Amino acid sequence: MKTKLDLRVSPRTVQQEVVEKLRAAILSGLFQPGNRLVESQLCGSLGVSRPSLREALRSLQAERLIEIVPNRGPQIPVLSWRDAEEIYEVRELLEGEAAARCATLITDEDLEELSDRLEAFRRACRRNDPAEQINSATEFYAIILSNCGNKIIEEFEGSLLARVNFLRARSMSLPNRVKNSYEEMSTIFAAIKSRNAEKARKAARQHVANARDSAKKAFQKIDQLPALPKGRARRR
Amino acid sequence: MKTKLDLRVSPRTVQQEVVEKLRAAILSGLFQPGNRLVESQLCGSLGVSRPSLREALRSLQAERLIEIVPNRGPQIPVLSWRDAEEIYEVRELLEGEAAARCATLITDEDLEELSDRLEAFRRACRRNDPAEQINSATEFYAIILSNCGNKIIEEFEGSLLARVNFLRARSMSLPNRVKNSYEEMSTIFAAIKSRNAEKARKAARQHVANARDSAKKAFQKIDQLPALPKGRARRR
DNA sequence: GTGAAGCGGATTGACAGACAATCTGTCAAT
DNA sequence: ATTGACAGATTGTCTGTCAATCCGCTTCAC
Repeated sequence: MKTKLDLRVSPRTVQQEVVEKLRAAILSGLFQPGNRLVESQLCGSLGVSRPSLREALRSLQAERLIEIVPNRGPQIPVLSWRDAEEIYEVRELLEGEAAARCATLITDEDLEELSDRLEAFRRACRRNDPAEQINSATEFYAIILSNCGNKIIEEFEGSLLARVNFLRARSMSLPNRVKNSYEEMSTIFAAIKSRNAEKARKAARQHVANARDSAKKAFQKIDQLPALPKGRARRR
Repeated sequence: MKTKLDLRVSPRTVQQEVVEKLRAAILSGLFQPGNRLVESQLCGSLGVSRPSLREALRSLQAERLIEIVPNRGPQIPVLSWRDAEEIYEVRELLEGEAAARCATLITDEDLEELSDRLEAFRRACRRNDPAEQINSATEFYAIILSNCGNKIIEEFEGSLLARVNFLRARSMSLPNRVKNSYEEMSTIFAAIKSRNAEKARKAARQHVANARDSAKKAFQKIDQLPALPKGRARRR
């Protein structure tokens, strides 16, 4: 990596720590969609004051990682399938673009890195290690995104991935999804390696489209579970 | 429009009001890039307490409308041209997609609405009314975005437009930009009206690309202004 | 004059405590 | 079963306080 040894000591504030810890907790699945986050409890478990916590919650709200209903408090959003589908549609656009740009921009060094991640993913598949699969796949994309030459794409993709993270783990456990995933990632890698931008775009788009189909199946499974018992349908 | 008489009374919290007021103030250009926002001053002028204000600032920070440097406080970001260019690149992608989808999805009713906005823009051009130009152009895009069938695109576009808003006004004042803008918007409209998705995409992309070129010229002008002196005010 | 060290005001980061407004669920009355 | 009322829980907001940090200015040494 060509990270230039950033000497800047950015002072870490409590608020930042809280945001990061909560974000990690949400991504890890510790909080499920629909769960409410009670301020006083979080203050206790994080060991911070309410103002600090509330500031952190506002950040996460703006990231769409939580919803805050006035007088009701923060909770993990419950996505409809259409919500999730729209996210996959935009991911298809952005990841396609990122892969295309990456194909012309990536350094040989990072190409090597990319190859390593792909290999790590392959090993994780064979060992049937879901955590490591997600991990190495995430790093694989991260390298592509950081080499696409556009920080906005990187930023948006990060946001979208976070919002559908809970679906990724589930769809990876579908039969054949991991194997197909590996093949698709290989195709993307090959296209990037051969510096063929349009091929890379197409492969990346196809990959996201397949991921979306798997996510849909996973979603239907979840949706058939008994509906959350708390509270009646709040409409109107 | 088919607004279905939404009875919901959304309770407006102080925090939300502050976010909206500050956002409007930033978009209006009241605060310039580089300006620092001093908490105590804002508290005074908005009439709210510091915690409420700080929560609002965290929201705006997550939207990238302001930056908050630890121990230094919030300020309006200063974009490099490359920063702005990356925004235009993504806008090109997203607006192209939005226009394409809109071409197949828009209702005849909203198509009429779109036509009205275009006409309003034309009148604003002839009257040489910059405020009304920006206004009607914004509404024109808003209709396309709200008819693209994807809330994420709408959300992201809103975010991007806000970040380069300060450039839009300036590039509109460039010679011929308004006239060209009108022609490009007409082309987009014609493509949408004829339900030709790919033509609409191409026209929208070209429009953003031209806007980017104008913004670049406007940017260079700004950049040639004397840099804000850091601690120059010396007298005694 | 130049550079280093040090000082003080301004500003932010963080916390505690308090109180009102609102929501939620329960239970009695109709 | 619907309505109304009440109690507890939770959030929205404010005030006040204190420490940490930054910035510009002054002073001092060379």
